[in-house]
Amino acid sequence: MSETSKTPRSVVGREGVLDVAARLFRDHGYGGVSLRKIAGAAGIKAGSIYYHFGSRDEIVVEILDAGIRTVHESMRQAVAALPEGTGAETILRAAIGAHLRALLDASDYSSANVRIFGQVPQSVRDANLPTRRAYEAEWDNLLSRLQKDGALKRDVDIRRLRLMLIGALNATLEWFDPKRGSADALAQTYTDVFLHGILAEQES
Amino acid sequence: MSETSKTPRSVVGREGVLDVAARLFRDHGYGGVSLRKIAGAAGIKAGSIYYHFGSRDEIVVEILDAGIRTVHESMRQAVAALPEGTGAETILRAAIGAHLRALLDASDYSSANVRIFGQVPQSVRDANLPTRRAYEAEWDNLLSRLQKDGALKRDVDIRRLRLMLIGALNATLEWFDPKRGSADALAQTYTDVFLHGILAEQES
DNA sequence: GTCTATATGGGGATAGAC
DNA sequence: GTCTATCCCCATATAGAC
Repeated sequence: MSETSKTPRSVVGREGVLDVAARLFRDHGYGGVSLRKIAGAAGIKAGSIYYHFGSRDEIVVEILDAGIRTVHESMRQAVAALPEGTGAETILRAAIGAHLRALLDASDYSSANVRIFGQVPQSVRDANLPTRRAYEAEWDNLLSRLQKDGALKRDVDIRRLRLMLIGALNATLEWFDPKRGSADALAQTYTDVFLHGILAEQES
Repeated sequence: MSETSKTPRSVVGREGVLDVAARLFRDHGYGGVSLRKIAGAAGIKAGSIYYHFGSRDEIVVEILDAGIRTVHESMRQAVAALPEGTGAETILRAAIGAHLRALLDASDYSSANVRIFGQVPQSVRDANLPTRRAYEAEWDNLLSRLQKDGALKRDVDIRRLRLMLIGALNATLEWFDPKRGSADALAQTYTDVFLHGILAEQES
Protein backbone atom coordinates (compact mmCIF):
# COMPACT_ATOMS: atom_id res chain seq x y z
CA MET A 1 0.00 0.00 0.00
CA SER A 2 1.47 3.29 -0.99
CA GLU A 3 -0.96 5.13 1.30
CA THR A 4 -0.40 5.28 5.01
CA SER A 5 -2.95 3.05 6.69
CA LYS A 6 -5.60 5.50 7.73
CA THR A 7 -8.09 4.58 10.42
CA PRO A 8 -10.59 7.46 10.20
CA ARG A 9 -11.79 8.23 13.73
CA SER A 10 -14.84 9.79 12.16
CA VAL A 11 -16.99 8.83 9.20
CA VAL A 12 -15.44 11.58 7.17
CA GLY A 13 -15.07 12.39 3.53
CA ARG A 14 -17.68 13.12 0.93
CA GLU A 15 -19.00 9.58 0.86
CA GLY A 16 -19.21 9.27 4.61
CA VAL A 17 -21.19 12.47 4.86
CA LEU A 18 -23.61 11.25 2.20
CA ASP A 19 -24.05 7.91 3.96
CA VAL A 20 -24.97 9.37 7.33
CA ALA A 21 -27.08 12.07 5.70
CA ALA A 22 -29.11 9.49 3.76
CA ARG A 23 -29.85 7.58 6.94
CA LEU A 24 -30.80 10.74 8.83
CA PHE A 25 -33.08 12.01 6.06
CA ARG A 26 -34.77 8.62 5.86
CA ASP A 27 -35.37 8.56 9.61
CA HIS A 28 -36.31 12.17 10.27
CA GLY A 29 -37.48 13.65 6.98
CA TYR A 30 -36.25 16.63 4.99
CA GLY A 31 -37.13 19.29 7.54
CA GLY A 32 -35.94 17.26 10.50
CA VAL A 33 -32.29 17.16 9.54
CA SER A 34 -29.98 20.15 9.83
CA LEU A 35 -26.41 20.46 8.65
CA ARG A 36 -25.38 20.53 12.28
CA LYS A 37 -27.02 17.14 12.84
CA ILE A 38 -25.44 15.63 9.75
CA ALA A 39 -22.06 16.92 10.81
CA GLY A 40 -22.55 15.63 14.34
CA ALA A 41 -23.44 12.15 13.11
CA ALA A 42 -20.44 12.17 10.80
CA GLY A 43 -18.09 13.26 13.56
CA ILE A 44 -17.22 16.64 12.11
CA LYS A 45 -18.38 20.25 12.51
CA ALA A 46 -21.09 21.91 10.45
CA GLY A 47 -18.79 24.35 8.68
CA SER A 48 -16.67 21.48 7.36
CA ILE A 49 -19.52 20.22 5.26
CA TYR A 50 -18.98 23.10 2.86
CA TYR A 51 -15.62 21.74 1.85
CA HIS A 52 -17.48 18.84 0.17
CA PHE A 53 -20.79 20.42 -0.82
CA GLY A 54 -21.97 23.81 -1.95
CA SER A 55 -25.22 23.74 -0.04
CA ARG A 56 -27.57 21.58 2.00
CA ASP A 57 -29.79 20.95 -0.99
CA GLU A 58 -26.83 19.80 -3.05
CA ILE A 59 -26.51 16.92 -0.58
CA VAL A 60 -30.19 16.18 -0.87
CA VAL A 61 -30.10 16.05 -4.67
CA GLU A 62 -27.20 13.60 -4.65
CA ILE A 63 -29.05 11.35 -2.21
CA LEU A 64 -32.24 11.46 -4.26
CA ASP A 65 -30.39 10.57 -7.48
CA ALA A 66 -28.44 7.75 -5.88
CA GLY A 67 -31.64 6.36 -4.39
CA ILE A 68 -33.38 6.06 -7.74
CA ARG A 69 -30.32 4.69 -9.50
CA THR A 70 -30.05 1.93 -6.91
CA VAL A 71 -33.62 0.73 -7.39
CA HIS A 72 -33.46 1.16 -11.14
CA GLU A 73 -30.31 -0.90 -11.46
CA SER A 74 -31.67 -3.59 -9.17
CA MET A 75 -34.91 -3.91 -11.13
CA ARG A 76 -33.24 -3.75 -14.52
CA GLN A 77 -30.77 -6.51 -13.71
CA ALA A 78 -33.41 -8.76 -12.15
CA VAL A 79 -35.44 -8.66 -15.36
CA ALA A 80 -32.43 -8.91 -17.67
CA ALA A 81 -31.21 -12.03 -15.86
CA LEU A 82 -34.30 -14.00 -16.84
CA PRO A 83 -34.00 -16.37 -19.81
CA GLU A 84 -35.70 -15.62 -23.11
CA GLY A 85 -39.35 -16.56 -23.25
CA THR A 86 -39.99 -16.17 -19.53
CA GLY A 87 -43.68 -15.75 -18.73
CA ALA A 88 -45.23 -12.43 -17.77
CA GLU A 89 -46.00 -13.51 -14.22
CA THR A 90 -42.39 -14.49 -13.53
CA ILE A 91 -41.08 -11.28 -15.08
CA LEU A 92 -43.37 -9.09 -12.99
CA ARG A 93 -42.56 -11.08 -9.88
CA ALA A 94 -38.86 -10.45 -10.46
CA ALA A 95 -39.32 -6.73 -11.12
CA ILE A 96 -41.58 -6.14 -8.13
CA GLY A 97 -39.35 -8.21 -5.87
CA ALA A 98 -36.25 -6.30 -6.91
CA HIS A 99 -37.89 -2.93 -6.35
CA LEU A 100 -39.15 -3.94 -2.94
CA ARG A 101 -35.91 -5.52 -1.77
CA ALA A 102 -33.87 -2.52 -2.84
CA LEU A 103 -36.28 -0.24 -1.03
CA LEU A 104 -36.78 -2.20 2.19
CA ASP A 105 -33.58 -4.18 2.62
CA ALA A 106 -30.69 -2.83 0.68
CA SER A 107 -30.27 0.89 0.54
CA ASP A 108 -30.60 3.88 2.83
CA TYR A 109 -30.53 6.01 -0.30
CA SER A 110 -33.56 4.47 -1.96
CA SER A 111 -35.62 4.63 1.22
CA ALA A 112 -34.49 8.20 1.83
CA ASN A 113 -35.64 9.07 -1.67
CA VAL A 114 -39.14 7.72 -1.17
CA ARG A 115 -39.37 9.25 2.25
CA ILE A 116 -38.37 12.83 1.46
CA PHE A 117 -39.14 13.41 -2.22
CA GLY A 118 -42.55 14.79 -1.35
CA GLN A 119 -41.03 17.20 1.16
CA VAL A 120 -38.25 18.88 -0.80
CA PRO A 121 -38.50 22.26 -2.54
CA GLN A 122 -39.38 22.39 -6.21
CA SER A 123 -35.81 23.16 -7.28
CA VAL A 124 -34.58 19.94 -5.70
CA ARG A 125 -37.44 17.96 -7.21
CA ASP A 126 -36.59 19.34 -10.63
CA ALA A 127 -32.95 18.36 -10.28
CA ASN A 128 -34.00 14.81 -9.50
CA LEU A 129 -36.49 14.58 -12.38
CA PRO A 130 -34.28 13.18 -15.18
CA THR A 131 -33.18 10.26 -13.03
CA ARG A 132 -36.77 9.55 -12.04
CA ARG A 133 -37.98 9.73 -15.60
CA ALA A 134 -35.45 7.13 -16.65
CA TYR A 135 -36.73 4.66 -14.08
CA GLU A 136 -40.32 5.37 -14.97
CA ALA A 137 -39.51 4.73 -18.63
CA GLU A 138 -37.98 1.38 -17.69
CA TRP A 139 -41.28 0.33 -16.12
CA ASP A 140 -43.37 1.74 -18.95
CA ASN A 141 -41.33 -0.20 -21.49
CA LEU A 142 -41.70 -3.41 -19.54
CA LEU A 143 -45.43 -3.02 -19.01
CA SER A 144 -46.06 -1.98 -22.62
CA ARG A 145 -44.20 -4.99 -23.88
CA LEU A 146 -46.20 -7.34 -21.69
CA GLN A 147 -49.43 -5.70 -22.73
CA LYS A 148 -48.55 -5.93 -26.41
CA ASP A 149 -47.84 -9.63 -25.93
CA GLY A 150 -51.35 -10.03 -24.61
CA ALA A 151 -50.27 -10.87 -21.09
CA LEU A 152 -51.90 -7.82 -19.52
CA LYS A 153 -55.47 -6.65 -19.84
CA ARG A 154 -55.85 -4.29 -22.76
CA ASP A 155 -58.03 -1.71 -21.03
CA VAL A 156 -55.49 -0.44 -18.51
CA ASP A 157 -53.54 2.71 -19.25
CA ILE A 158 -49.84 1.95 -18.88
CA ARG A 159 -48.93 5.24 -17.26
CA ARG A 160 -51.70 4.91 -14.70
CA LEU A 161 -50.78 1.31 -14.02
CA ARG A 162 -47.16 2.24 -13.42
CA LEU A 163 -48.12 5.06 -11.07
CA MET A 164 -50.43 2.77 -9.11
CA LEU A 165 -47.86 0.00 -8.91
CA ILE A 166 -44.82 2.03 -7.90
CA GLY A 167 -46.91 4.16 -5.55
CA ALA A 168 -48.26 1.08 -3.84
CA LEU A 169 -44.81 -0.49 -3.52
CA ASN A 170 -43.25 2.68 -2.14
CA ALA A 171 -46.05 3.08 0.38
CA THR A 172 -44.90 -0.10 2.13
CA LEU A 173 -41.95 1.85 3.47
CA GLU A 174 -44.27 3.57 5.95
CA TRP A 175 -45.37 0.38 7.68
CA PHE A 176 -43.01 -2.42 6.70
CA ASP A 177 -41.53 -4.11 9.76
CA PRO A 178 -38.86 -6.76 9.17
CA LYS A 179 -39.86 -8.40 12.45
CA ARG A 180 -43.24 -9.27 10.95
CA GLY A 181 -41.92 -10.80 7.75
CA SER A 182 -39.23 -10.43 5.11
CA ALA A 183 -39.28 -8.06 2.18
CA ASP A 184 -39.26 -11.15 -0.01
CA ALA A 185 -42.44 -12.48 1.54
CA LEU A 186 -44.08 -9.10 1.19
CA ALA A 187 -43.09 -8.99 -2.47
CA GLN A 188 -44.76 -12.39 -2.98
CA THR A 189 -48.00 -11.20 -1.43
CA TYR A 190 -47.96 -7.96 -3.37
CA THR A 191 -47.34 -9.67 -6.67
CA ASP A 192 -50.14 -12.13 -6.02
CA VAL A 193 -52.58 -9.34 -5.31
CA PHE A 194 -51.56 -7.22 -8.26
CA LEU A 195 -51.58 -10.06 -10.75
CA HIS A 196 -54.64 -11.98 -9.61
CA GLY A 197 -56.62 -9.76 -7.26
CA ILE A 198 -58.05 -10.54 -3.86
CA LEU A 199 -61.45 -11.96 -4.79
CA ALA A 200 -61.83 -15.66 -4.16
CA GLU A 201 -63.63 -16.35 -7.45
CA GLN A 202 -64.56 -14.65 -10.68
CA GLU A 203 -67.95 -13.11 -11.29
CA SER A 204 -69.53 -13.34 -14.70
CA MET B 1 -80.63 38.63 12.82
CA SER B 2 -79.61 39.73 16.23
CA GLU B 3 -75.99 39.94 15.17
CA THR B 4 -74.71 42.83 13.16
CA SER B 5 -74.06 41.56 9.63
CA LYS B 6 -70.36 40.89 9.76
CA THR B 7 -68.41 40.63 6.54
CA PRO B 8 -65.08 39.38 7.82
CA ARG B 9 -62.38 41.06 5.75
CA SER B 10 -60.15 38.23 6.82
CA VAL B 11 -60.75 34.49 7.20
CA VAL B 12 -60.58 34.80 10.93
CA GLY B 13 -61.65 32.76 13.85
CA ARG B 14 -60.57 29.34 14.95
CA GLU B 15 -62.22 27.56 12.07
CA GLY B 16 -60.87 29.92 9.46
CA VAL B 17 -57.35 29.47 10.73
CA LEU B 18 -57.74 25.69 10.59
CA ASP B 19 -59.10 25.83 7.04
CA VAL B 20 -56.25 27.84 5.61
CA ALA B 21 -53.70 25.89 7.64
CA ALA B 22 -54.99 22.57 6.27
CA ARG B 23 -54.64 23.81 2.72
CA LEU B 24 -51.14 25.17 3.35
CA PHE B 25 -49.94 21.99 5.03
CA ARG B 26 -51.32 19.90 2.17
CA ASP B 27 -49.56 22.06 -0.40
CA HIS B 28 -46.22 22.68 1.30
CA GLY B 29 -45.72 19.95 3.89
CA TYR B 30 -45.21 20.13 7.63
CA GLY B 31 -41.85 21.89 7.55
CA GLY B 32 -42.84 24.27 4.78
CA VAL B 33 -45.52 26.10 6.72
CA SER B 34 -44.75 28.60 9.48
CA LEU B 35 -47.18 30.34 11.79
CA ARG B 36 -46.39 33.54 9.93
CA LYS B 37 -47.55 31.98 6.67
CA ILE B 38 -50.71 30.60 8.22
CA ALA B 39 -51.46 33.97 9.76
CA GLY B 40 -50.70 35.76 6.50
CA ALA B 41 -53.06 33.50 4.53
CA ALA B 42 -55.75 34.00 7.16
CA GLY B 43 -55.34 37.76 7.12
CA ILE B 44 -54.09 38.15 10.67
CA LYS B 45 -50.73 38.44 12.44
CA ALA B 46 -48.72 35.52 13.76
CA GLY B 47 -49.10 36.42 17.41
CA SER B 48 -52.88 36.36 17.10
CA ILE B 49 -52.83 32.65 16.42
CA TYR B 50 -52.09 32.02 20.08
CA TYR B 51 -55.47 33.35 21.07
CA HIS B 52 -56.99 30.26 19.41
CA PHE B 53 -54.28 27.64 19.81
CA GLY B 54 -51.63 26.83 22.38
CA SER B 55 -48.95 25.89 19.89
CA ARG B 56 -48.25 25.18 16.25
CA ASP B 57 -48.48 21.44 16.81
CA GLU B 58 -51.88 21.81 18.41
CA ILE B 59 -53.12 23.08 15.05
CA VAL B 60 -51.48 20.17 13.30
CA VAL B 61 -53.09 17.59 15.59
CA GLU B 62 -56.54 19.03 15.00
CA ILE B 63 -56.02 18.91 11.25
CA LEU B 64 -54.79 15.33 11.36
CA ASP B 65 -57.75 14.19 13.42
CA ALA B 66 -60.30 15.99 11.26
CA GLY B 67 -58.71 14.49 8.14
CA ILE B 68 -59.14 10.91 9.32
CA ARG B 69 -62.64 11.49 10.63
CA THR B 70 -63.73 12.83 7.25
CA VAL B 71 -62.52 9.79 5.33
CA HIS B 72 -63.78 7.40 8.00
CA GLU B 73 -67.26 8.87 7.97
CA SER B 74 -67.39 8.92 4.17
CA MET B 75 -66.36 5.27 3.89
CA ARG B 76 -68.60 4.09 6.73
CA GLN B 77 -71.69 5.74 5.27
CA ALA B 78 -71.01 4.48 1.75
CA VAL B 79 -70.94 0.90 3.00
CA ALA B 80 -73.86 1.32 5.39
CA ALA B 81 -76.04 2.71 2.61
CA LEU B 82 -75.90 -0.55 0.65
CA PRO B 83 -78.87 -2.93 0.93
CA GLU B 84 -78.57 -6.21 2.81
CA GLY B 85 -77.03 -9.01 0.84
CA THR B 86 -74.93 -6.79 -1.42
CA GLY B 87 -72.07 -8.69 -3.03
CA ALA B 88 -68.44 -8.34 -1.94
CA GLU B 89 -67.35 -6.66 -5.14
CA THR B 90 -69.95 -3.93 -4.84
CA ILE B 91 -69.16 -3.38 -1.18
CA LEU B 92 -65.45 -3.00 -1.83
CA ARG B 93 -66.10 -0.75 -4.79
CA ALA B 94 -68.16 1.53 -2.56
CA ALA B 95 -65.58 1.60 0.22
CA ILE B 96 -62.64 2.23 -2.07
CA GLY B 97 -64.56 4.86 -3.99
CA ALA B 98 -65.57 6.70 -0.84
CA HIS B 99 -62.02 6.73 0.50
CA LEU B 100 -60.60 8.00 -2.76
CA ARG B 101 -63.24 10.66 -3.32
CA ALA B 102 -62.85 12.01 0.21
CA LEU B 103 -59.10 12.11 -0.27
CA LEU B 104 -58.91 13.56 -3.77
CA ASP B 105 -62.06 15.62 -4.16
CA ALA B 106 -63.66 16.56 -0.93
CA SER B 107 -61.43 17.59 1.90
CA ASP B 108 -58.28 19.61 2.41
CA TYR B 109 -58.07 18.00 5.83
CA SER B 110 -57.90 14.41 4.61
CA SER B 111 -55.31 15.22 1.96
CA ALA B 112 -53.31 17.23 4.49
CA ASN B 113 -53.36 14.23 6.79
CA VAL B 114 -51.93 11.86 4.21
CA ARG B 115 -49.42 14.41 3.06
CA ILE B 116 -47.88 15.37 6.39
CA PHE B 117 -48.42 12.45 8.76
CA GLY B 118 -45.03 11.01 7.86
CA GLN B 119 -43.35 14.33 8.57
CA VAL B 120 -44.65 15.29 11.99
CA PRO B 121 -42.85 14.69 15.30
CA GLN B 122 -43.63 11.59 17.30
CA SER B 123 -45.70 13.47 19.86
CA VAL B 124 -48.08 14.68 17.15
CA ARG B 125 -48.26 11.21 15.63
CA ASP B 126 -49.15 9.76 19.01
CA ALA B 127 -51.93 12.27 19.52
CA ASN B 128 -53.43 11.26 16.19
CA LEU B 129 -53.17 7.52 16.83
CA PRO B 130 -56.57 6.78 18.43
CA THR B 131 -58.43 8.36 15.52
CA ARG B 132 -56.32 6.42 13.03
CA ARG B 133 -56.84 3.16 14.87
CA ALA B 134 -60.60 3.59 14.70
CA TYR B 135 -60.51 3.92 10.92
CA GLU B 136 -58.14 0.99 10.56
CA ALA B 137 -60.51 -1.12 12.67
CA GLU B 138 -63.39 -0.19 10.37
CA TRP B 139 -61.48 -1.62 7.41
CA ASP B 140 -60.32 -4.68 9.30
CA ASN B 141 -63.89 -5.45 10.30
CA LEU B 142 -65.12 -5.10 6.74
CA LEU B 143 -62.35 -7.21 5.25
CA SER B 144 -62.64 -9.88 7.94
CA ARG B 145 -66.34 -10.17 7.34
CA LEU B 146 -65.88 -10.56 3.61
CA GLN B 147 -63.17 -13.13 4.11
CA LYS B 148 -65.30 -15.11 6.55
CA ASP B 149 -68.10 -15.12 3.97
CA GLY B 150 -65.70 -16.72 1.51
CA ALA B 151 -65.59 -13.73 -0.79
CA LEU B 152 -61.86 -13.08 -0.28
CA LYS B 153 -59.00 -15.50 -0.67
CA ARG B 154 -58.28 -17.24 2.61
CA ASP B 155 -54.50 -16.98 2.51
CA VAL B 156 -54.22 -13.21 2.82
CA ASP B 157 -53.51 -11.66 6.20
CA ILE B 158 -56.18 -9.03 6.89
CA ARG B 159 -53.86 -6.54 8.52
CA ARG B 160 -51.39 -6.74 5.68
CA LEU B 161 -54.16 -6.47 3.12
CA ARG B 162 -55.51 -3.36 4.81
CA LEU B 163 -52.06 -1.76 4.94
CA MET B 164 -51.46 -2.50 1.28
CA LEU B 165 -54.86 -1.23 0.24
CA ILE B 166 -54.94 2.02 2.20
CA GLY B 167 -51.29 2.69 1.44
CA ALA B 168 -51.92 2.26 -2.26
CA LEU B 169 -54.99 4.48 -2.22
CA ASN B 170 -53.25 7.23 -0.28
CA ALA B 171 -50.28 7.14 -2.62
CA THR B 172 -52.49 8.41 -5.43
CA LEU B 173 -52.44 11.81 -3.76
CA GLU B 174 -48.88 12.32 -4.98
CA TRP B 175 -49.72 12.05 -8.66
CA PHE B 176 -53.48 12.36 -9.10
CA ASP B 177 -54.37 15.11 -11.55
CA PRO B 178 -58.06 15.93 -11.99
CA LYS B 179 -57.31 17.16 -15.50
CA ARG B 180 -56.40 13.60 -16.50
CA GLY B 181 -59.50 11.94 -15.10
CA SER B 182 -61.94 12.04 -12.22
CA ALA B 183 -61.41 10.52 -8.80
CA ASP B 184 -64.38 8.32 -9.59
CA ALA B 185 -62.74 6.91 -12.68
CA LEU B 186 -59.55 6.31 -10.76
CA ALA B 187 -61.49 4.47 -8.08
CA GLN B 188 -62.98 2.22 -10.75
CA THR B 189 -59.59 1.31 -12.14
CA TYR B 190 -58.13 0.74 -8.70
CA THR B 191 -60.97 -1.50 -7.62
CA ASP B 192 -60.68 -3.53 -10.82
CA VAL B 193 -56.98 -4.08 -10.26
CA PHE B 194 -57.30 -4.94 -6.59
CA LEU B 195 -60.20 -7.30 -7.04
CA HIS B 196 -59.21 -9.06 -10.25
CA GLY B 197 -55.54 -8.30 -10.92
CA ILE B 198 -53.88 -7.12 -14.09
CA LEU B 199 -53.12 -10.40 -15.82
CA ALA B 200 -55.20 -11.07 -18.93
CA GLU B 201 -55.84 -14.72 -18.11
CA GLN B 202 -55.40 -17.21 -15.29
CA GLU B 203 -52.49 -19.61 -15.15
CA SER B 204 -53.01 -23.09 -13.84
C1' DG C 1 -59.82 39.01 19.05
C1' DT C 2 -56.15 41.22 17.05
C1' DC C 3 -52.25 44.21 17.33
C1' DT C 4 -47.01 45.47 18.21
C1' DA C 5 -42.82 44.41 20.25
C1' DT C 6 -39.63 41.36 21.81
C1' DA C 7 -37.27 37.26 24.02
C1' DT C 8 -34.88 33.22 22.65
C1' DG C 9 -33.15 29.74 19.90
C1' DG C 10 -31.72 27.37 15.68
C1' DG C 11 -30.90 27.39 10.91
C1' DG C 12 -27.69 27.95 6.47
C1' DA C 13 -23.78 29.91 5.00
C1' DT C 14 -18.99 32.38 4.88
C1' DA C 15 -14.04 33.62 6.30
C1' DG C 16 -9.83 32.58 7.76
C1' DA C 17 -6.77 29.91 11.05
C1' DC C 18 -4.49 25.51 11.35
C1' DG D 1 -9.85 18.60 5.26
C1' DT D 2 -11.37 20.27 9.45
C1' DC D 3 -11.66 23.83 12.90
C1' DT D 4 -13.61 28.24 15.24
C1' DA D 5 -16.10 32.31 14.95
C1' DT D 6 -19.58 34.93 13.20
C1' DC D 7 -23.27 37.11 10.14
C1' DC D 8 -27.95 37.22 9.22
C1' DC D 9 -32.40 35.46 8.88
C1' DC D 10 -36.47 33.20 10.34
C1' DA D 11 -38.79 30.37 13.53
C1' DT D 12 -41.97 29.69 17.91
C1' DA D 13 -43.72 31.75 21.64
C1' DT D 14 -44.85 35.51 25.24
C1' DA D 15 -46.48 40.13 27.14
C1' DG D 16 -49.18 43.78 27.20
C1' DA D 17 -51.62 47.58 24.54
C1' DC D 18 -55.96 48.47 22.15
